[in-house]
Amino acid sequence: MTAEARIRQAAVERFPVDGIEGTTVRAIAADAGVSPALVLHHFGSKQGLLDACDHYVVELVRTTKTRAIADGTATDAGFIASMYRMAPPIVRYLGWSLSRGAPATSRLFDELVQESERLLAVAEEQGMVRSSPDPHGRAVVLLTMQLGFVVLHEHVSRALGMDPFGLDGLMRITEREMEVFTGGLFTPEAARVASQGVEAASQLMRKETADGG
Amino acid sequence: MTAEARIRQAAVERFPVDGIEGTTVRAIAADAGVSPALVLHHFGSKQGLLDACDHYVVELVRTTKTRAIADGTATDAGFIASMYRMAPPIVRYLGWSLSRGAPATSRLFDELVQESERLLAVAEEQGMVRSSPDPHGRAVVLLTMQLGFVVLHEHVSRALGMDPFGLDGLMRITEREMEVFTGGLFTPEAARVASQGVEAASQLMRKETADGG
DNA sequence: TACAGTACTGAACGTGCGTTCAGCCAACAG
DNA sequence: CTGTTGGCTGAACGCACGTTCAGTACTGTA
Repeated sequence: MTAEARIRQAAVERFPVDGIEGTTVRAIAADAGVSPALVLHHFGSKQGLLDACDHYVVELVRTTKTRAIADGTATDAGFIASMYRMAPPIVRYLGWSLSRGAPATSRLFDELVQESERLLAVAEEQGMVRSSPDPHGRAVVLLTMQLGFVVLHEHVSRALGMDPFGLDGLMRITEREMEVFTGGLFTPEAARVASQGVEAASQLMRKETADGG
Repeated sequence: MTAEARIRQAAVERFPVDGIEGTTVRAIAADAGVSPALVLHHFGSKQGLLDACDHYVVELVRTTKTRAIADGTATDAGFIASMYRMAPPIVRYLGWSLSRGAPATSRLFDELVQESERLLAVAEEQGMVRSSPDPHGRAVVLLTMQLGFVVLHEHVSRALGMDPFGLDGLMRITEREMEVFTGGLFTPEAARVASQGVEAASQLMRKETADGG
């Protein structure tokens, strides 16, 4: 493993834990077993290193996802989990990067929305997925729900008492997802009540807005 | 508004944007219109200020949620949205705090899981929500999905081209949620195929694990 | 041999940080 | 009036940061 790769790996592991300013060039250099000066020799500046990490992780996710789709093994949760099993720091970095809205990661998010929408459309044609009056909105909502687990996996882990990317945790989460996504969470009766509730809330908000609140 | 409150407000707005180390005591003091020394006079240290912000925001969310439940207006998305309308920086701070796993916020997460589970149980008794073989797991999954929007709202906003906490954005998201939570996303046929897929994937992973991967 | 290029280091520079501290000023008690 | 308290400040301290730069060691080329 080259010194450059070691530096990048150390940075990918440190940035999500200590934050940008909290991560020092000296600490990364120490982790990689090189001098601080070499970090700047290879990446120009600390900002350059951060950009390199963003692009490295995004590219890795992109190619892994593309390959998974080609293989036909890209069934959502399983994809992230396989990434996690390959390299936990990458998934941690992805969640961190997503939550700070880094440009490269934001672009990735938008691509994943497109891809989800496309895959949902294909599945719809095959009769696997129901049709929606707002396919784009549905894709955004589903992707956000999915990536929520990436960002919040630490909390899920604690609340479930098991690793959400491990075998048992993944099974459990997927089963619950299938449960609410197939049978549905709400009974048909609740759906009527809930839509009335949404309508009432919306009118309340509209009124507040009109009042200048 | 007291100087202490102005300082805390400035900190709540700055921390999620610039990060912990990226936010300087001097910048907060400037925002609040006071001297850097006063910040430390009131909060002891920068860490003390951060802790105070965590507790302030968590307490605010807690009491707002409790009040909303008492009022019976606590229907999920609407609650977060009303918080956002009250104070966008609080919601932004909450998402940031959640993503960094701050102790106070982690405790809040666990409380919200308990509360969700309880509310779901009540709704189940009323025939509004279907029963689940794993109520706790379901509560965790649903809460994570919900809070995913808090953490990732910037991306949702960009992908949807509208403010997810605004009136129209909220309606659109809620409708899509209702859609997948009521009718279900998958057709019954897909559910069979998917559960087979999960089983196959799990066996693949089990094999990998056995192989020492 | 000499030369060029690349990976890499140690020491140093200047900056901006969190924090300290002596003291100022207004409010209030005796 | 004097004394005390508490909100508040300006100046300063020491430290750790990102970055620079001259220089070393090694490798390949002629």
